[in-house]
Amino acid sequence: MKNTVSISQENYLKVIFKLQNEHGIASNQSIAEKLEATPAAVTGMLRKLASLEWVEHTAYQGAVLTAKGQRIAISTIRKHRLWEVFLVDKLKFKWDAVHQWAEELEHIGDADFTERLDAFLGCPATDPHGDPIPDANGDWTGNERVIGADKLSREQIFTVRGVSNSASDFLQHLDALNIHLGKRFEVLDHFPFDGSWEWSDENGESLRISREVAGQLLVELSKKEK
Amino acid sequence: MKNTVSISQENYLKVIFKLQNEHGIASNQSIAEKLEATPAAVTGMLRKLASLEWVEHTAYQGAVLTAKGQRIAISTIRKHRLWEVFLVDKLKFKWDAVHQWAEELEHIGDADFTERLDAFLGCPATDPHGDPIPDANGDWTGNERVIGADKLSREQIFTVRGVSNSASDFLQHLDALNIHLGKRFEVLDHFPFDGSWEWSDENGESLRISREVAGQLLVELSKKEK
DNA sequence: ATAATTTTTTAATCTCACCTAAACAATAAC
DNA sequence: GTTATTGTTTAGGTGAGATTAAAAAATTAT
Repeated sequence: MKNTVSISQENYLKVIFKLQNEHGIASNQSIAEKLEATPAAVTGMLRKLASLEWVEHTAYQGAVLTAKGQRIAISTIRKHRLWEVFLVDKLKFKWDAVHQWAEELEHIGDADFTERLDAFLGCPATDPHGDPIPDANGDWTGNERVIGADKLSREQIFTVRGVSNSASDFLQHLDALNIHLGKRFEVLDHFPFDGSWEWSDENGESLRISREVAGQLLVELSKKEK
Repeated sequence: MKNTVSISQENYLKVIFKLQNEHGIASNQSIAEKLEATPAAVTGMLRKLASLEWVEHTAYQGAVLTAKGQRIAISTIRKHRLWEVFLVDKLKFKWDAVHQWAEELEHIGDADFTERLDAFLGCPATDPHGDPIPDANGDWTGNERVIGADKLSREQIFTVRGVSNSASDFLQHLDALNIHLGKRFEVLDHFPFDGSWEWSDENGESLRISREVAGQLLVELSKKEK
């Protein structure tokens, strides 16, 4: 008997997964916000997910995924991120335009389908925003060398590896600044007054970065250049 | 105000489109069969589609698409067939395994998305079963030179161009016979007793084809070879 | 500790798309 | 031209997933 997951259920599991990774537990309200539903709707769905043994729900506390629920959530995230790679690499969408379509595509396909998609895309390690793609077993290669760009200090050389915010306006702003994944910079200066930065790119062009931008950029430190 | 189409509605429009092309009008019952629903469900949905002005529904008669409804139906068919090409060409699915996934994928993407997919696939003219893919304007290049393989006569040389039945068991049988789109044959003989045929392929290998197979194969006549 | 506020749950309804069973048309048979 | 058959519609109901509004529990403030 094949336990089938509805689209709505998959969305709940995905959101609970992300929330519990941030806060240990997913509160009713935080789930409701992310899904743009009412708390009452969340209570009802949590009841159902609990009966399916995909979450453990403690009344008035919140929800935590079971091992089964986590498997489903990770698989959905894997599909989402693979489709994002498809949309950017193959269909030439800009990176700020892929989320809405990936939200729909992530519900399509079984394990075989997903592995074919993965192979076709060349088994990418990250999606277009730098987020790691879980492998077929649900394991992550969480890149521990990646830190927030607001944690840098002068003269450090680093490579942009991801964003912690994939909202369109932020991504478009990065495009305007000509900042993209894989680009290397050096920290020239930091200004505590407003938290802004001065960086230089590989051509020696310098640019100013606001606190807001640095705070949502994920970077990897490089060895000093000779 | 964006008139949004539900998945269920798209499926109805697609089925009505195909039925009305065969019989001029789509009867309640024929729609119900194709969608594996009850006639009562069809009545209800036709009412809604009529109120949206996508079909014209005459009680006890049947349904016919309006121009708007036809546009939606053709767009859905276009997406379905493009996704089938993707699944076979890119994800390496066999041609008998793509329908179920395409049924889900066909509901995803807007006009821009579809044109990107089309471009990525190289603007294919037909899907993996030989069915023509409507262009972005909804126009078909209905291949009038294609006829049923049961209409052939002795010594004619022809190329397999499509199938009029995409059921898995039929497609797998064709694979077993090593018959695929684009392959050329010559009619050696026809046996009225059971309606079967003897053909030869380009290597001179002869093979026997049942009435059932010939009746569902679409072929294009070639000029006689010198 | 009690009051005020926030969060969660319950209760009652809504919409969508489906179902079954019965009533009603249209078609075909005699 | 009644009668039988087939096809369609109505009527009433179900289940999933949502809603609003009110009740209950938890948290925070005084």
